[in-house]
Amino acid sequence: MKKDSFYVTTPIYYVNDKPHIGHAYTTMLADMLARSHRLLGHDTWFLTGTDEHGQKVQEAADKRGVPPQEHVDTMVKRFEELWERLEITHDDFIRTTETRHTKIVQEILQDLYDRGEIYQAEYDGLYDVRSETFITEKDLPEGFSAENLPDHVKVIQETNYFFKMSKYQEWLISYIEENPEFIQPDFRRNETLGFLRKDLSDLCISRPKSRLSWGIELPFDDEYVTYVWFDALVNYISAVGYRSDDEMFARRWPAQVQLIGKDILTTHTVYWPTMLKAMGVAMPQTIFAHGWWLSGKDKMSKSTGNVVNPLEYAERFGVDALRYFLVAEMSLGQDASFTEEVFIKRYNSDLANDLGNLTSRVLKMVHTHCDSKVPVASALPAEGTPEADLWNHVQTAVSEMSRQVENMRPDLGVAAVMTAIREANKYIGVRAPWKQAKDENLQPLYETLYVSMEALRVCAALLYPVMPAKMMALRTQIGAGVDEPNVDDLKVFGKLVEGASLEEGEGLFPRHQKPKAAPQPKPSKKAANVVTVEEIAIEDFFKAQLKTAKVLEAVAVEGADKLLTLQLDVGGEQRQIIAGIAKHYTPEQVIGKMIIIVTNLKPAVIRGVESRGMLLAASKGKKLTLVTVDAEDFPSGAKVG
RNA sequence: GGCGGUGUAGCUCAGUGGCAGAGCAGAGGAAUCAUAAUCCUUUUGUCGGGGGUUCAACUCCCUCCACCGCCA
Repeated sequence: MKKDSFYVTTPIYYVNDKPHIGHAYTTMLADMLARSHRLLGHDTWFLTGTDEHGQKVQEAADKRGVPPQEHVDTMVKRFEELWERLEITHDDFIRTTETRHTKIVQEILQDLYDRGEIYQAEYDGLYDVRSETFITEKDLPEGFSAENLPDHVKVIQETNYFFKMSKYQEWLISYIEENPEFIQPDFRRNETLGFLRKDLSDLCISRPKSRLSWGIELPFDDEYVTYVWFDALVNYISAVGYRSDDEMFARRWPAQVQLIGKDILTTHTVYWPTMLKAMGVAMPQTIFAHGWWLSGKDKMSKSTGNVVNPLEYAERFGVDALRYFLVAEMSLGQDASFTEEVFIKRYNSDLANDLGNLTSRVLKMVHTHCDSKVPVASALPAEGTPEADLWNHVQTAVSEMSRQVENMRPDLGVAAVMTAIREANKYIGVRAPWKQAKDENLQPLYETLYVSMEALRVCAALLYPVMPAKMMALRTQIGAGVDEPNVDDLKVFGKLVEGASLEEGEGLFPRHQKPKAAPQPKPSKKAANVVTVEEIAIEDFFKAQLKTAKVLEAVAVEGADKLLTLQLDVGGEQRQIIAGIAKHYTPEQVIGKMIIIVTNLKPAVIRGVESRGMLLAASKGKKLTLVTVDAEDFPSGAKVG
């Protein structure tokens, strides 16, 4: 193991996606890890980038009427700009359309082909256009069959190229079992082993150009391009000199940490290791799958509109506060909840009350009583004094932070620093410098303030990887200089130069008020939801035609555990709708109810059954109740609004 | 349906075969340097239910319930 070298990667993001909190989180986390290792003096390399090939890019480019390359050149800027805004310090940004990447992908393919690791075979079966993957009948959505395919699945018969992934199955199982740190957290490791219990098939790594032309051409057959995942995964090594710069490759690879979201586990823990094995390249030390940010308790999704926009928080509270929240709030690996209420609570208690206020009270006294200069103090007092106790707490934070970064629990590292900061607040209470300031002998006051500033200095260095700009501002305010902190900063007492002049600075973390009832009266306090709800005009509302409807019949949709098919009477007209309420209502419970439906919704086929309309229901978390009509014997077909 | 996980204070979560914990929230008090911030004290627990092993179980075993993940 190369001890002092640290190479961290994020997935390369699909260039067509709109950057969201998930992208921001992974990248920010990698940045925090990279900055932490730089702080510890390790030879650090941080790679991120974009995945730019594939069907969706081609389609989007066609739609805009521009060549795919021009399209991705435009799209990639959104990621580059976001990383700049979020203070991301990647050392390299790789794009899969760059020659340095495509050339290596082709070399790898040729090599594997020459060595018989890739072979040609007939494929006869189903292909999912949307995910660009081959599927079996079992993979079809419920309600569909080989005779009744969804639009995005086609029957194809064609020749393709396959990578002999299956022959590495036994090896991979042993490798994962023998290297517990290879896949983390351990429950993801178990999942991968579970996946590997059934037979692994070979991986189709080609797509005929007739269907998809926007990709890397196979070097041994110009009728085909490379399957996107085979192309994309290679970025982790093509960017650090594989087959192009042996010295750099030896220095960087294997990566210490490859961060991924839990949604791309299999590609990274099955495809990627077997590819590396076939190439004869070493495995990365750790593939770490983190969880997702939830909006309250619900999954964020575009359709419900409860997506947190990282930039909005960066604007309102500052980039560093956002970075702090993301690191401090998520137990790495688990899912975590992102709400405005929790964000403000955490911001106020940790950043404003503890750290910000500590800085403010110390510096105010320094400016008032020490002529805006770093006070003159003696060496650190002996063990047993409050000063030594405080310094010990700070040193505990130092060791905890590096230990927890190593353990992939940066949230616990940050928590250790907050403990030290609370100790500093207690220390000030013990020494009561406002009383010391009234004594004739001001030396004790100077000692108190100096020790407090030293504690702040180290804590600022520890939190620098999380909040670079704010912690630099803090360091400047206490006279720690304008250079980035380094290892010396962490362990040595007395780095602040006595007598150095200090400038008064802005408050670091102004307190935020809890979200109050907005000036515009809102219908309800949806404190648990960070969605900003767009206001609509009355005519928008009336675009949806709502009517009462009586439930005549209800039956469960076969093969779907959430759906009921309802036959409704809407003012004499009979209508069929599919409703996702089977987990909350039995068919018997809904028959006879007078519900409210949207009648002019575009008809949809759900699980092979037509649905003409949508019913209204109130839901919160896992609870759900139908919206019904208050009056008994109210006629169906009545307009609602 | 198969495999795995989780269940601890109002909330988020630590934790260990030997006296149930932290942060936030709540209550009371001190202090007045500071961003209405800080500090001290403090309430609440069938440790998901039931059974078993043990001198001793929140911890180990069995079982049931609830929720979650992966696979099907």
